[in-house]
Amino acid sequence: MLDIKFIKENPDLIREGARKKLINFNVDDLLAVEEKRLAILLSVESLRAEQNRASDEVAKGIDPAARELLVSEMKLLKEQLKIKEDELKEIMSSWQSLMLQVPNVPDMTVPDGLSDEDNEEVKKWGKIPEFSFVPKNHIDLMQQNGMVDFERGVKVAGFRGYFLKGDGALLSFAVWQYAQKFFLSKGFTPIIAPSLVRREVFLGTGYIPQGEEDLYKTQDGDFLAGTAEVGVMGYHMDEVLNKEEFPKKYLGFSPCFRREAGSHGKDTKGLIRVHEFYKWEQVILCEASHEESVKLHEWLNRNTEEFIESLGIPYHTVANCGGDLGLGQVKKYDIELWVPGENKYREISSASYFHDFQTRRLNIKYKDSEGKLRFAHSLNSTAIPTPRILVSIVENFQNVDGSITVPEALRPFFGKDTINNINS
RNA sequence: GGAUGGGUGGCUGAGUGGUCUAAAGCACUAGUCUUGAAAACUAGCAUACCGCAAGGUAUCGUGAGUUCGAAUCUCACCCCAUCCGCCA
Repeated sequence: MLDIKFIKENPDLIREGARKKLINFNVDDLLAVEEKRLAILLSVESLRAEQNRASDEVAKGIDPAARELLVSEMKLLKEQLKIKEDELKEIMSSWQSLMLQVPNVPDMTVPDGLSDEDNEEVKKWGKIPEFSFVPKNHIDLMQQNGMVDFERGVKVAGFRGYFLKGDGALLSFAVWQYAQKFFLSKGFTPIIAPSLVRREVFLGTGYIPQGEEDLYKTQDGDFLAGTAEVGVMGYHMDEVLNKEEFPKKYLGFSPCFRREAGSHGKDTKGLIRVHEFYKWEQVILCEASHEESVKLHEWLNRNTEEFIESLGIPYHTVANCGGDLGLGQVKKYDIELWVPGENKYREISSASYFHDFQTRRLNIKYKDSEGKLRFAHSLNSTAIPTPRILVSIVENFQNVDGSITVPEALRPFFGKDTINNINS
């Protein structure tokens, strides 16, 4: 949600932002509703003022005849007021629904484009491995090494179901533990966040109403979060934070659930796209400064790049184009890792900042140096998800015999140099 | 699932139909005093919207209702706490 004042002063920015993000939103509709809202508000308020004045008279004690006259006048006024209040209620409900749809303004540096195909590569790292043999995909590699069981996964969990087992399970734990150590050294507070979260928090983070169909919903009306960002952002909902603690940096861990409602037929095999996974997520709340948001956004993304570099996996980073940005995002970077089995880069991480889009909805404030309450800024970025990261690990480090060399950084946590269960 | 009690400003918390313009305390800000600090004292101190301003309006969990007038009464819903039951 944006500030209505900002919208009124900068309708062109909103218009241009919506165009860039390919979001169908007509700012003129909102401005017309706003104008009407203020006019009705004015008449409601003046009627109420009159009512309050009369009410004071009655309370002070006037002679019975005057009192009776006043009361009967107020009865009439009450009817007028009721009509105006109903008008106000009606206009407010369309106002609010429009306000929830206003897209945040993308940064100038966001490239134009329609879809993820138009994202702009801003960095490329690592040497794409050249195999002297035909490389296998992660499905074959992991099945052969007893790391995953898709058949039973589907039997138990349905479409996109999987079990990680043996070295697959152990490799996951190794990734989490290494990531924990790596990211905590950057000064984050680790936090294990709930995935089962109330509707309110999803509204606040901007996943609802627009993205509701991609969420699992419980019979109690709660939803399952697709990222720890939701729970961690909810942590400070309705709070006034101490700005001395800024930036507040959380490393959140949670199971993640996604219906993948719009992804039928995409990545139907393997571990790239699953309904249930786990993720370490970086979340930051900071003071309301564009420069600070930009600085921290770069930092967050760089953290994940460094982590990937430490594993030795080739990647590139893209600046997401306007059409690939969510409603609330100002700018986003995706990091994509090399997947030899598909001969292309696949997304592993996504780093975005929102200015006060989320905090305004979540009511997360702080007192600035002038003592004025302001909405904080928020940012988040994937630290590392499992099992998707396993795809790139096993495919990039596979050997001719189907064994997998464990990246050096993971060995202390995994306990072995090689995964080789092919003949066992 | 059953029972009971609650939801008031940054925090604690008083307030059962009209000077509520929401008490009081804490915290915070400024000042006095002090070498400096603390303490004490004095003053200030919720947010949003409309308005050039004077000022006006709203907000006591949310929504609806009763009333000339609602933090206060009624109804529905949401949330929290405690006890009982069940449970890793």
